[in-house]
Amino acid sequence: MAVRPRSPRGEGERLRATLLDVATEMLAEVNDIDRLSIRAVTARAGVSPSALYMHFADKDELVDAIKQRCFNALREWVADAGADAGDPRARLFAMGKAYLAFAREQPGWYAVCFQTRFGELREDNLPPARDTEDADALVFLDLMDAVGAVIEASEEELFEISTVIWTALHGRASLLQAMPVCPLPDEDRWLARLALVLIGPEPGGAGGL
Amino acid sequence: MAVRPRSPRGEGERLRATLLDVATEMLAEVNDIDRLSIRAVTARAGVSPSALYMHFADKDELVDAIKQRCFNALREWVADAGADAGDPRARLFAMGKAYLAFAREQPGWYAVCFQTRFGELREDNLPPARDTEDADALVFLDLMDAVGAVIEASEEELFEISTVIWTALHGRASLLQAMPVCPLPDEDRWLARLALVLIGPEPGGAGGL
DNA sequence: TGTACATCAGTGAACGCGCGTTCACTGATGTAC
DNA sequence: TGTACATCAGTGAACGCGCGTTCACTGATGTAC
Repeated sequence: MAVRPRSPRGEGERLRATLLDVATEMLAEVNDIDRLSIRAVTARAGVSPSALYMHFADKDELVDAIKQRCFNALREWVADAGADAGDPRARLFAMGKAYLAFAREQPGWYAVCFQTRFGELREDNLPPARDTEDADALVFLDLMDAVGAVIEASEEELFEISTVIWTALHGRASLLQAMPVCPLPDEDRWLARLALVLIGPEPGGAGGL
Repeated sequence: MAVRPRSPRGEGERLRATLLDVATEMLAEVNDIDRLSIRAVTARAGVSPSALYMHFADKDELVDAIKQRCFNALREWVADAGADAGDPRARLFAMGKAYLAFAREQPGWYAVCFQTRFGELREDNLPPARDTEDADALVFLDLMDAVGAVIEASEEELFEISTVIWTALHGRASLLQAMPVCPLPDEDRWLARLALVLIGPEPGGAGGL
């Protein structure tokens, strides 16, 4: 790959951004974080492998940074889709479709969000705090807000219904990635079915079914 | 590891079974198929790495065989749980719980079923054929039967509802593995919520909520 | 019954590979005196 | 104004590692004549 000109003095942080750009771009090509090597990323950035260690302590730190980026991308993707919609119900629908579209069109990014495994289990079973900065919690809170705009329900009910929606969305997205052979009904029908049973029929309609 | 006595003449297939046993056992320990190497498996089996090639063309073939085993284990696990239950509704519940329990207690086996990626997308959106031998399809058909025993519905409705249940189950299982930090309501409440909205309230009860 | 041969279930050494990481270093640029 | 020095943004060679796979082989056992 092309050699990269050295950053001017005092702007060493530029390389960090470049490396993340390159890594994210490559992840969209290979679709699997395990196939991204430090050597491949630095090579494409036009820099020696060891240069990466000026900005990341090790590979884990790089992967964590990539993961943050991908979660933010997911959140924006869904939020953008929701912003265009008129009423709350259409908005929730649009967000659901956008969630599935993100997983379908950026499988590598989606996978890195949810495929890394085995952290600590949480003790409680409560919604995430409103002031969280965890990218994954923010995605969920956006969804919960969208559900809350559609139905009247207690905070607890809202939480539970939202988790069912989220797990179903993730389940569909993940199953289609994992085993594209597996038969699932058409996305719109499936979403309509999910919505119908979870948030009730559209006033004056059959919910699209 | 201990050296394995050579199989008697004509019983070379024994090693194949041994290798699969060992590989499945190790998968339950490391929980990630990518961390299972041919060298590690053959070492634990007490055999040289090259011996594996007498029974599997390459690593992919080994992984496929492991995957079949794990799907069958999942299916049995769920079926066994369902067999003990009395009425159809309790049976469906027990199967749902068993599905989640399998994913929780055998994360490596569960993951290998659903984590391998990027086959061909199916053209249609129809239920799997009744005479299929695909392990994944059989798991789904069992579920569909259990749902069918609970509610009156057309074959098409049954299919769609079952896919929502399956995607939700897989979504919950997968999210808990991928990000144990993520908050989900208690399993029983979540299942009850899922059942309530999908198959209607228990006759004469509040569905456990 | 003896013996040559084929088959079977493996072995063991070697291959080339790409990986993450370390470490001594370089050369340009800014700063202190 | 000149020069010694510190700092910064990297380089480049090397490390040890475990991996999947190949290939020529071995030694026990069965079979044909």
